[in-house]
Amino acid sequence: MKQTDIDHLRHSCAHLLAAAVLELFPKAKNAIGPAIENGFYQDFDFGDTKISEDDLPEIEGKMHQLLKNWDTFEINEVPVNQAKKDFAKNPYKLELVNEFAKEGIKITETQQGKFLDLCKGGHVGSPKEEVKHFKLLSVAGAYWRGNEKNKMLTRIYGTCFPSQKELDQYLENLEQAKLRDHRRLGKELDLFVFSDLVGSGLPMFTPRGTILRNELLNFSEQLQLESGYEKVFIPHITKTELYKKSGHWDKFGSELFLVKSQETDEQFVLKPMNCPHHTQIYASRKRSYKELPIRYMETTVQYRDEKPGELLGLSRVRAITIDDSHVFCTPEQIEGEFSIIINMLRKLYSSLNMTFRARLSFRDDSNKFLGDKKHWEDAQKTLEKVAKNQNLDYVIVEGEAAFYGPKIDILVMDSLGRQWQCATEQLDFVQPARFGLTYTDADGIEKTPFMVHKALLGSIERFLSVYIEHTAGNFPLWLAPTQVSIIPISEKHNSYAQKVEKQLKANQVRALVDLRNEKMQSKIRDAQRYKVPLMIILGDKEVQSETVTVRTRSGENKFNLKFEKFLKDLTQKITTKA
RNA sequence: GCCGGUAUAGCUUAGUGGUAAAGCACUUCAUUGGUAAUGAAGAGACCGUGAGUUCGAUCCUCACUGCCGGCUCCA
Repeated sequence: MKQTDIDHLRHSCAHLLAAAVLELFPKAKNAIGPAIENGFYQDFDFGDTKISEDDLPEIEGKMHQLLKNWDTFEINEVPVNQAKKDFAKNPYKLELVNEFAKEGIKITETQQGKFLDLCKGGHVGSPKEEVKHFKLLSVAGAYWRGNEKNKMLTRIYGTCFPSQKELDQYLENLEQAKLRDHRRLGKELDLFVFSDLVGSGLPMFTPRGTILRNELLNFSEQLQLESGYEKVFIPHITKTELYKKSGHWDKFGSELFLVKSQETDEQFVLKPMNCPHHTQIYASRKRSYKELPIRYMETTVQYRDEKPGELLGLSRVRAITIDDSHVFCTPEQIEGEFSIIINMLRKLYSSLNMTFRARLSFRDDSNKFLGDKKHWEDAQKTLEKVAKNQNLDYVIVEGEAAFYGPKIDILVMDSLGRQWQCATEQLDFVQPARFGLTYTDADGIEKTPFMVHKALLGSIERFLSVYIEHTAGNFPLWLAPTQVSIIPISEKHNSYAQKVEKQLKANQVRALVDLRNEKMQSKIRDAQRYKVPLMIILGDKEVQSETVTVRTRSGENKFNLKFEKFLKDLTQKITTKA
């Protein structure tokens, strides 16, 4: 089935939903009901009546009942006056009718039984036969036309498929996605926590979660060090003047956390980004073209005050750790610097078993973009050249650029086929000028350097939310918080097990011996629950022959491996991130 | 911020206008085992916070806070 046909099916179902609701709630007024990515929704003004998800089964029942008499979808063109009369009691439809009349758009209606709706068409031929396989999913608030100045309507989400099988499959996928929800796994695998005393959007990482974080961040730092980046360090607060000069003060507005000094009159802010600080390291002395490119990197936390309703697990937080960097370079070096970054991205994401696409975010003609237009055009050409030469799978989107320059956003694909923006690589010719950064070129003239902002993982919190769901918590060996769980079969084997643990730890393997007074089966179960990649089972045979029996988390066994050989293979796998 | 939902032990949940129950986790004892839960006992909760209604509130009402589903998709 083509996507347009599925959209027609879902849009038809939205009509059916509207009809059912109006039958059950005569005072309700329906607004719009389009097909969306995985289903449809229909907005209603219920007046004073409150409805909740408990009402959905009844509405579904009514839908099935009405559907029996829905033979066709007829679309009739009507004069403006007729439409105004028909929808006199529905301010939302009326607003649309008036708009269409103004713009000279033909007005069409569709009627099913006593249910009359304003509609531009796009339905199935025989609703009675085709719209059978639907399910209402949730109730939510939504502003009329998505504008928070408008009235809040009640939105009912649902989905509809050509067959029951596809519907069931979709509902099953929703369940699966819930099971691998990073908030749930974060708790189950003991990775991160929140505290009401600390505040919302401020995750704290447990020892296990911190290992995961640090392994990822160390990998990112390692790639950068190999590519000629140098570590720097900056404090997390600054006087507001820094951002007034950079242009961020107006841009960020209420997202900035303010910090007031009690000793002086000075007003500070928690840094919402790191570039202005880094420019001040560059600005600390005169620079020669011979020094460029200068590449500062720092994994550091920045703070942004999101609207409370927008915080979500690790995906939207208020303390954001970025594997950030800023390269100061000449115009001729831009292309090379971007290529270096693309190479790092390749290494990083292929090690994580993820693919990515690029979105070249360019400017449009609006006036929110600062700086010289010629600069922009040159820069955008350079970025596209890099994307082509690097064989990136890319699209160009106009209007998505940062205010200071165009960027390459990296969209990572996860195992459920979803796309997430993680990394971003940005060119900036505004801030160096604003901060008066210069270098003396070969011809003795002082020039303004370009600045390249980059993050490989982006926000580690956000990346972890994606990666936890991507892997469902089955982290590869090199990332697993516990890499090896050592399970002695009985207490007779404890001392050998402890010896094995000691040797593994001496080789930087994250091994943990389970000496609890539990049966082996129970210990295996717990190791499985924490998704530990390898379990070592030790009994009489292993003790006697100085071997280990290895069970993987997928349930495969290798019996009586020589310990030395096992250790060698293991450390090899870990260091190569295999 | 706005609409709706929700808040009971560390976790997952049950329950009632007369201060609460279960499983897992935890502690102790017994048990020492070959690939996803050994048995028994014990301890653990001002039922999110504040106010109101009531003789009496974990339960009803209101406010606050946290969390959950949403707030681009245009008749």
